[in-house]
Amino acid sequence: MKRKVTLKQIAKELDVSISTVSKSLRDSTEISEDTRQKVQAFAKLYNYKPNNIALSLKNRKSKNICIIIPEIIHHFFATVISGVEHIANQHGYNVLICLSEESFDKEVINMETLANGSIDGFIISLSKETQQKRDFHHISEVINQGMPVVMFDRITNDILCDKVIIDDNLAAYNATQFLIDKGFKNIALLTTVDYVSVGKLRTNGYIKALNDNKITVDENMILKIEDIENFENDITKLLTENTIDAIFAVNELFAVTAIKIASKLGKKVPDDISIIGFTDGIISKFSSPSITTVSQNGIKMGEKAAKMLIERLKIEDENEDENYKTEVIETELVERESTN
Amino acid sequence: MKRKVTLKQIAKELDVSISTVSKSLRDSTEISEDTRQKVQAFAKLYNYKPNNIALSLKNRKSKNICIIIPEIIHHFFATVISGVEHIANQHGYNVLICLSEESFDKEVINMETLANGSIDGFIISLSKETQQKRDFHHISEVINQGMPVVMFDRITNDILCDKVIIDDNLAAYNATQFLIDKGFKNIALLTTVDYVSVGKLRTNGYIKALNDNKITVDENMILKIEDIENFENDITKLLTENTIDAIFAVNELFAVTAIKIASKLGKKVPDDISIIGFTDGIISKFSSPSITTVSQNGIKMGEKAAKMLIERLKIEDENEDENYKTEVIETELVERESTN
DNA sequence: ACACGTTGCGAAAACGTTTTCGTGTTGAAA
DNA sequence: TTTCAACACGAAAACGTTTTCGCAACGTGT
Repeated sequence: MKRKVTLKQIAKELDVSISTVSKSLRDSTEISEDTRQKVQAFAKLYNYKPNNIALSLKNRKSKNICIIIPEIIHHFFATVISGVEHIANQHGYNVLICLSEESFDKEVINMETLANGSIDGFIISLSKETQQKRDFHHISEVINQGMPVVMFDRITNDILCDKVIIDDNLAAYNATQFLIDKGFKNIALLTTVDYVSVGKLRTNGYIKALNDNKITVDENMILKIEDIENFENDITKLLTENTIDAIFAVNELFAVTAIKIASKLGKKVPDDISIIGFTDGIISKFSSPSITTVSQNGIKMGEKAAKMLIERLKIEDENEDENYKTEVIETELVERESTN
Repeated sequence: MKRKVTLKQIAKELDVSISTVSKSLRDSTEISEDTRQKVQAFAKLYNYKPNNIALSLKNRKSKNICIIIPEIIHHFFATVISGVEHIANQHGYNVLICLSEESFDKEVINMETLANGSIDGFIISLSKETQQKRDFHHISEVINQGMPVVMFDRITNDILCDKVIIDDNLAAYNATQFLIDKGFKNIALLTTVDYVSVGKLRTNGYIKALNDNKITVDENMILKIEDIENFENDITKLLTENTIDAIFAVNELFAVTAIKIASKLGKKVPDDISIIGFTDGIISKFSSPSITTVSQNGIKMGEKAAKMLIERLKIEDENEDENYKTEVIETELVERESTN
């Protein structure tokens, strides 16, 4: 077990100064051809690699970025990470992940512990709790310290920074319109509680589409689900107490559950009920019937967010002034078997 | 935009030495009550937090660990990360993720760039390419440098280190036996090519179960899938050219695809064909019919791997000698609708 | 022989900590 | 008044780099 070799050790062995070793390895013209080759050969032999931490301290940048997400087991977030990692790697950055588990406190702790030199910037999608509390001091704090932050998907307008989103409102509008165009008029909505930003926006899109088509919005047809663990009964009730010929669900889980419950109630999808979901993940693809869904390109979102962050880190060096952007990633309706 | 305050700045402001500031903040008895309170108040006011990088350099440990996995979009790996992150956080470690994307080169590069101080240890599941090449020099190298490595799931016996696995062989055996006990004799196997360690082991378990029950192993009933993108035709062929009353698939994807193809061919699951999968992920749960599967507890694996790594990092400080362990996480057969 | 430019290298500072050791000041004991 | 411990603090080294600056030694041109 040989410890990693340092400049100091090389210098000692070769009986030269640390400066000479460092310069030789960096091909400085100050050093004679002879010494340079000698040092380089020795360094190669002992497999010298500069210590990243020392470099970080000297350069005051870690070449690490951190992505904070609510849950990694959600396919969408996994794809975002994948996109972030891809771009980060291309630019020599490593990616730290932090899971807030939808908890405000974890989000705060994560940011505070990492904002002290460990990383150069954040990419974050807000936890539910944070969105509910509307407390973003931890974020504005790190921004104030000069650390760039890029928010994606679950964002807030209370903070000024770069953002990457989809047009949730429009995507929901289009999905609903798609159902209306098919001739459906009794369209139910399975959505989240309002404080989840994307849920709210998608709800708005649904309502606008109905309004634009002069279809009365029936509150009984809108189910706002709070308890993620236990909502089968609510859906069953919704499906039995209303005449419904189509459903728009704001995520995969709601969509697939609706399908299962409809089947149980003897209603066939898509023959009796058409269903559209949101987020084109594993479930939509492999469910039977497979689910028509609004595709939300996680990879692209991740890539874009990483690009924006890295760009920001670059111009920061050159001290240019801030000019925050919000990028909108296009969505796409992927038609599958759950609509006809 | 105020930069983070340092000990030096506090010292200057308060007209004391850096040492005094540091000691005051760490509640050293060397410092008078007066000075201590003065310093602490000032530090609090300016929200002083020690710089992690400087600490890392001083302590020669980063409090970061890295997990290298082939793909993050596989639900199983996402759950493992979740487990790792959970334990790591508890012990004050941050988690870096690296995706090898099943590429040997990416695996090597990731390890080499991070092994220079950035992290204290690795948790890794081998890429397919690495398993195929059987080239593990990058791993033995970091181990030689004194950096602990824990391998999980896709491991190799060529490297001595801590490992976390499931008993793939036994789990496959039990799954097959489960089908046999149901009275099925024509059991097909959907598996991977042999160089994927877990695929090979699961294949062996299947074969052993058949042998133990005096059922002849029919090579035509074993489909080794290499091309992950395009194997529907092979499965279709398998299902049409053989009499099959049950299928054991070594992962979710194969299982759900088999169900879809069987349905297309007019065979009902589970009435005509029973199917068991492997890895209890999203697909198995939400597929229709939901899939009976061997549950491979990713969270537990991740937690165990993280615990082993952190334990190793502790005893390393005390210079105890190595005594590598391989932990086996139990699996469980989760019965759902695809078998009867 | 003298001035001067070039070459090749080392010393030291800096990044931000922690910790060991040394030292001046105080008060009490003798 | 002298002696010595306790107290309170500062200087400096260390972690591993990079980079600026200074300085010898040498060769060249007068």
